[in-house]
Amino acid sequence: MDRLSLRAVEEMASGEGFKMTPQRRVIVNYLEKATNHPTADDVFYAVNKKFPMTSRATVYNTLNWLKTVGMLRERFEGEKMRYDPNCERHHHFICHACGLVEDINSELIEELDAFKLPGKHKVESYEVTVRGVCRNCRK
Amino acid sequence: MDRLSLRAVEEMASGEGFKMTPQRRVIVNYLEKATNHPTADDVFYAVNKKFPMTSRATVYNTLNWLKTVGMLRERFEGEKMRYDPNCERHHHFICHACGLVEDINSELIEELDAFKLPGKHKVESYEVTVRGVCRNCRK
DNA sequence: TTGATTGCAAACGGTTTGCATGGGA
DNA sequence: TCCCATGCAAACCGTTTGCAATCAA
Repeated sequence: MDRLSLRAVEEMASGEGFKMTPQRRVIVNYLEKATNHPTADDVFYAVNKKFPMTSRATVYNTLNWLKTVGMLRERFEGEKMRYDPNCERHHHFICHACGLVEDINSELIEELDAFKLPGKHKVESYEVTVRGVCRNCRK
Repeated sequence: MDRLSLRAVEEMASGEGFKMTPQRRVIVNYLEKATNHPTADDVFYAVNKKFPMTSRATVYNTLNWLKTVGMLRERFEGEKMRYDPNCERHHHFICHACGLVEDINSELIEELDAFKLPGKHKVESYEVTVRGVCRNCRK
């Protein structure tokens, strides 16, 4: 699975007996182009610009649905849950001044296959979180 | 700052006008030897074995105090906040079957100084999160 | 038509806060 | 003594749930 897209979601929905509602289309459309790991509240306000009566239950319902089918990932950076529409392998940069979260394509970080973990755990994946100050906050 | 210790906390407390209470001593003593990033509830139950009337407010108060003075770190793995008494630079292994969190000494992972981040962010640190199945869950 | 989805409101669970009492230094 | 810390209970806030009404297929 790569990046969340409206087409992929509609295909999945019709294939699995789920229904596409206007609210869901707006939510997916928002997530599709979101770059900063939106919170549920970000999604709530975005969808309410188009459909002012949309409830938080619908937002969470849709987010959990997409999560369950593997098209959206949860991340816990900061104090709220955040949603990541990028399901490709990647890393993150986080600005500790403004909270910006930015994806780092995984080719930009050298491979780390050769660490010698203690204790015979089975390693399946790893991700790198880079912290610092983003270009805007440096000023 | 390295690893949380009772001596260091007592020194800091007397130096800064804070008070050491029996509850705080038990909490610090528990954190000192905790290896699995305990939750506030873990701390609550541990301290209540020795002082059965200890409130959650006291637990959170103490955890936030230690966090504020930089002797304890918060991490968000799973659905609750977790507290990490290890303030040295290190990485983590997380088992997605049982939730185990284990520290990885930073020498065990090769240096990553040379990534070329896009966008002129100022990089200050990075941490690696390794995911997989721990030795116990492999059985 | 029909069952999945919606909106509302109440419930839930982790964390914080206000306040009177208690106890270190 | 003085003021910080404690315990209790209520408040808070993000998320989940129950249910009747609604709507996509």
